[in-house]
Amino acid sequence: MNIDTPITARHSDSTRETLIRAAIDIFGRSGFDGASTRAIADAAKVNQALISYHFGGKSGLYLAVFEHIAGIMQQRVGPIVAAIEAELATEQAGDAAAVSARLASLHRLTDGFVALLTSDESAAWASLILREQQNPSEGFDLLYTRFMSRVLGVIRALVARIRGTDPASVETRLTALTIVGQVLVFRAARAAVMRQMEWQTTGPDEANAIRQTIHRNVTAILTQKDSR
Amino acid sequence: MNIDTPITARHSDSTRETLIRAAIDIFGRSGFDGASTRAIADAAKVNQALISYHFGGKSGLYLAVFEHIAGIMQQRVGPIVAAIEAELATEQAGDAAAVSARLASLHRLTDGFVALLTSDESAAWASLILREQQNPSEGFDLLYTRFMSRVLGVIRALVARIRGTDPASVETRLTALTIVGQVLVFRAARAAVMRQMEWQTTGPDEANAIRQTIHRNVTAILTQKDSR
DNA sequence: GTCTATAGTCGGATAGAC
DNA sequence: GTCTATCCGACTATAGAC
Repeated sequence: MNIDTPITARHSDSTRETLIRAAIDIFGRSGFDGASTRAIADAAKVNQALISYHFGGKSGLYLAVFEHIAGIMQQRVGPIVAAIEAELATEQAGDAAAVSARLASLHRLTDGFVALLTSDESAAWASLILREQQNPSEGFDLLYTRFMSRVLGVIRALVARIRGTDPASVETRLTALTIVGQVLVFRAARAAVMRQMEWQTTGPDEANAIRQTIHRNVTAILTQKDSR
Repeated sequence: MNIDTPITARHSDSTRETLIRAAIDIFGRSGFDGASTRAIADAAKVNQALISYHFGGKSGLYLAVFEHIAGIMQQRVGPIVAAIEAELATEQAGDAAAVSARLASLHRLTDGFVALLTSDESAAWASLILREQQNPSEGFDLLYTRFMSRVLGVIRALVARIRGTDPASVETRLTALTIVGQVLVFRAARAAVMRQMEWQTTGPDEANAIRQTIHRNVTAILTQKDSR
């Protein structure tokens, strides 16, 4: 019951923040092993010894990077996801007009992801996440539970409403994942995409072309007259 | 004009091969920087100094790994691709019966990829290739020119025939890439997939469910009545 | 072609002054 | 909280015997 808050809680936070920002860049470019604490400290223009002081070591900084990314994601897509969740809660299935509204929501979601995955700033942390997908550590756990599961849940719910299927079924889950895959490929297989499309960058025009193709695909997949 | 072939051409090749096989595993698991030549030599049960002797160093071994992968790919999917190329060459567009035959060819292709990407053996080199996609080096160049471009070309041709579009158009290329993405996601976002599906492994049953979903999606995408 | 031994470099962590 | 200086372990590459 001390009146003073602990001194350590009054970290300037600028050093921590600067280090995390630099770490995303360097870890993203070189991976955990390839990145040296010296390189990160240099990029942040901060003394190398401060990494151990603030994060307890290289691994601590790595984990802090994922906490930071999860925070940004939550902040950026959280409201959008929440809005869709609200829509889904108020409206019942079976309404014909609702189908096109749900489809519009799904298009908005994929549009957002395309914008994110084609942006230059996403390059660094996309590399980080892709690496974690192959070799999941504590960092991935954080990201999945705090962010990915929620987004996938919303996509599943939208798919289920549009197709009239069970949101929990294997079929619905797989369909949701293949929709994600159509966006993901443009970051995960970026080098192949650039060569195949003969693109130099992914600017607004390119992002727009991607969006349109995915709109068309998703609409076709979810509104087909199928023989199940 | 010496009668003797050079001594160096008579490498036992077993050491080279063993090293490459071990290198795929270790490089795949840890990346270029994370993998130590000691660990690779140990895994191959070969003396560490032999890496420099046979490949000129760690980088040389890394490149040799991609040459090896490109070779295996060419050997494994080369015939299948060649068969489809032959079909495409003999048959003209516009034939209604040909459409379903082309669709069947495409399904065979995606089935093959699903089998490949859900297999355990693909884990190591899939990691390698995904890493190269984010940071392309000489190794990616090899893989793209010798293998990926050819496969993407065939997919494009099939898509164009089925939809009646120009194989070289942006639209056709993007559609081909989104088809690849639907398969790729199951390797590139493996950790998220396993969690989302509540799977422990990707065995025959799981692979089959994936195949069916992709069949349905691809058919819907390519055979829809669209308003272009 | 394969081995041992080691040179030379670089990385992460920490002690201790300020 | 931040700095300098340094320890110590791990790494790649190579010299040289066999």
